[in-house]
Amino acid sequence: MSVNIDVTAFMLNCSEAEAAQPSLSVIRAWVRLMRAQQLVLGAIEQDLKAADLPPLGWYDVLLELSRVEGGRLRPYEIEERTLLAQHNLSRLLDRMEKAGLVQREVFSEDGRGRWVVITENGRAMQARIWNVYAAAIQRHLGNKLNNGQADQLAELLAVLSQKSYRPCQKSADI
Amino acid sequence: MSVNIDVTAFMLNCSEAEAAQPSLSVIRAWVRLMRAQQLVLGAIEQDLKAADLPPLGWYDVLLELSRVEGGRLRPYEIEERTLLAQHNLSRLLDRMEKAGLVQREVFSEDGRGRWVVITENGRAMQARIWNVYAAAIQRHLGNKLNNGQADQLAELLAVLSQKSYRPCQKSADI
DNA sequence: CGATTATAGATGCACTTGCATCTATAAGGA
DNA sequence: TCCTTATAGATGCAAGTGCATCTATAATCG
Repeated sequence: MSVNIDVTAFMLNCSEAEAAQPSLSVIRAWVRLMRAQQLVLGAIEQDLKAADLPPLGWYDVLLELSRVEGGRLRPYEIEERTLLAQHNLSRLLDRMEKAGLVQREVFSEDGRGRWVVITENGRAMQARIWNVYAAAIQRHLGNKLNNGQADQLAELLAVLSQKSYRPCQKSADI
Repeated sequence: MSVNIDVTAFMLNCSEAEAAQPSLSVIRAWVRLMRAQQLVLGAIEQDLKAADLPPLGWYDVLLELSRVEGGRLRPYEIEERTLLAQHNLSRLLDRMEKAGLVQREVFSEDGRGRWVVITENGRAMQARIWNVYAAAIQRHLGNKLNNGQADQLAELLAVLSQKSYRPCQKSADI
């Protein structure tokens, strides 16, 4: 998915007349966000695959588990920390369990819940992945940005992840 | 996929000893790039879905077609412009053709090739999507960044999309 | 020319994702 | 308590994706 944009267009949406047309600057930022993310992610995933390692999603789960005490979390906790959808995580855990990287255990305080526990193999895999992953990050980002630029970029991107306080709805004025 | 990172780790990869560990700044930038892109893309796709419109990939194709003279491109040209993989594009075109938004025609100069032509319905759809898409961009980015910030962000992201001249290989010094 | 190699695009298959739904357990309220 | 509602997690099915491969045509080179 690429995302170019026809900047010579118009708009009107979200109930009725509402937000203004995004500025050219904003549109350009969006397109480049998509492109850069896609390219860099693709490159990094390639590096992982080339090293016969599983995709990044696995790393996310392993990392979350490995960094908490006891190496165990409830699925919904992993969900929150990784932004993985519930049903996707459920099946990702299936695969990881089959691969021997995690184990599901009963959670006695709540019959609905489960523990997900990282195994020794899981910890080893987390470390193995990080070797390759770190190198890939350095190669595909670190070699292109100095620390000042990276900080600046992180700063700007952080703004985008914040919840907006301008939701899409008729303005509350009556 | 979320992408957190254990910053207290080490590395070594890409043939032999090579790139240094990415700096904390770089790692943070990467994590935020992933997060921001995922959140904003997800939000925008939600808006499209809520308006009963197809996903962004369709828009990319429609836009590329609608902006060239004659409204026709070869599949490989669309591929280049959108970063869609060949086999994915092939099947996306199947769906779009079935939906009456594009049509495939023979390309007489080269028996292997095909034309992809946008239909009137396709053009109408492109415009309809843009209505919603533009509003979504404004909502999820424009409301959070001023133009100066957007320009700055676009600038930094552009650097990431450039081909690196530090490929992963033993340095060429002998 | 004929054989090899390259390119455009399609397709079979396995895997992943999204969506809705389902089961089981827990919590809250009459 | 019983009944309703909410939450944790799993799962069936449809759709999308990656990967390898296939077909057809074109280009290149002996």
